[in-house]
Amino acid sequence: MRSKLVRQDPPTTLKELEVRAAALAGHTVLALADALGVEVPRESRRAKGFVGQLAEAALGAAANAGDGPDFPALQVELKTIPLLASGRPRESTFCCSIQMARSDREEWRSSRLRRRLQQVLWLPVIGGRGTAVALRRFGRATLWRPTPVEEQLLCADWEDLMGRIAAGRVPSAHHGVALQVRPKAPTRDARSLAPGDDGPRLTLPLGFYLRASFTATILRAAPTSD
DNA sequence: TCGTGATCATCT
DNA sequence: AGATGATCACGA
Repeated sequence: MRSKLVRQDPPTTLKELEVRAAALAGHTVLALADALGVEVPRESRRAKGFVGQLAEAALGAAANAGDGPDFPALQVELKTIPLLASGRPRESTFCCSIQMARSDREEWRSSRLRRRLQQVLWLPVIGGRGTAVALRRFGRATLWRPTPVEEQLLCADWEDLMGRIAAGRVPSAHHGVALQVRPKAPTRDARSLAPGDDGPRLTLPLGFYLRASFTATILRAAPTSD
């Protein structure tokens, strides 16, 4: 008889959310999984996204947020971020999928990406690939809102990248300073509709990711790094 | 199928 | 080692 994942009630204030997140610091993924009544996947390959979903349940994120913030009442997005012991992000951070077909009609101000990055609660998960997922530990969470300079940087990248997509010139992961565009699909064979030289054409679905160099800067500037 | 949650596997 | 392209799990 396998137990079921226990999801907390949503926090009603930002303070409450921050207090809950702070309480996770120092604890292992295994400890939290035990508390919520779930097993940690044995193979790390099959644990992609597991810690993020565990943290969502623990903090009371909306179960079916879909294309919306994890905490709708607070307008906050939760993101776990894998860190090396040195404090460096191990990976880029997935932000959202790209609506390829309407890339030529979107604007930064009303974009999905900007909406999702308005307010982010970063929850570090410390441990390299040599550390079993279960034994990685949560760090100190930090609430982030883009500074005007950061937002300008994101906006410039977004316009460049979306512009290329709209022009039928799909950018590779080499483009972008803070942002990058990478595949976001079940397999390399997946296809979605996007603008092309001669009308709509099928291309690999893409997503926006924040470069590790950018998130490193964010976390370094955070007031919680002690 | 598309969205979320991300990390894996491999190349440079 | 760091970055890029590919992949895994799950829900509506």
